Amino acid sequence: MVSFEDFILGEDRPIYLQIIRHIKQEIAAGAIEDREEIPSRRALSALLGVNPNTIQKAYRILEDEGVIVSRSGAISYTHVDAGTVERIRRELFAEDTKAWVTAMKRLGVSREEAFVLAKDIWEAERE
Amino acid sequence: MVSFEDFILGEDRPIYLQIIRHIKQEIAAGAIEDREEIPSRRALSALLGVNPNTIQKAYRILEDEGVIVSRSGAISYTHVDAGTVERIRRELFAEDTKAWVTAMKRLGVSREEAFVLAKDIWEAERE
DNA sequence: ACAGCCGTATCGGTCGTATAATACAGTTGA
DNA sequence: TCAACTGTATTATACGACCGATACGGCTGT
Repeated sequence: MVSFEDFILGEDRPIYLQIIRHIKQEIAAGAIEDREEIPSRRALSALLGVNPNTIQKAYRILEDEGVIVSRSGAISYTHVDAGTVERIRRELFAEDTKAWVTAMKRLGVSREEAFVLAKDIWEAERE
Repeated sequence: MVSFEDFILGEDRPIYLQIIRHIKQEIAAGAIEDREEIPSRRALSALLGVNPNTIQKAYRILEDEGVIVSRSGAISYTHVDAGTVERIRRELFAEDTKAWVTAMKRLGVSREEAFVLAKDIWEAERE
């Protein structure tokens, strides 16, 4: 069963994108395997306090990408091919890191400085 | 004169936030000093191809934060105190890096792995 | 079989973002 | 002085994201 335990709504991105992102992150991290149940639209809607339609929008896109499988009436499952994990992992890593590197360069921060300070933040967030 | 040369609209964040971000980045990078002119609402509107009201919204917020000064009728100027550069620099750095570190941890990437791959991306983007 | 879930679909409404057109008063420079 | 800019404000319109409610048919366990 796919978990949404430490998932919190935030940032200024649309909710449905945050949900898609969360599912992909869990897959990339290996926390979600093939043929695992994901929460129903209504259940996740109640858990997160958002509208069922918003969940449906996220799930619909994930289904179009082949990440989950839905059968009308039955609960939805994940569909993780061999290699999918590594593919998504690389996709998300490159996406995030490119954005970070670009931002750092625009701030005029050197690589050494960025890495030193990033290390501090990495260690600090161990709560 | 504050430049918007290599500024491009993108991402999925509101335009006015992207503009605010750009100004702050330029200040953090030291590319913008105190008492520098910033493009008029109409001029930047035409340059970026967005509505003047959208520019006004961004400028209004920047003025509330004390980053720019506007006098009705005259052109607007930046207002960069001693220490403002370092303040904004730290603010943006912490914001971006926290987001990146959080994303990396959720992907299940170790610090060593993240830094090694990030270094590759950092060096690769030297075009 | 049948109650209780499930996915799916549709309607109407709110809110934030962004657009479009227009207006007016203050400044600035030739 | 005065034209051409400036900041500021108003009104109306549009669209996507999200909410709330409701509905219908398909699956599933008891």
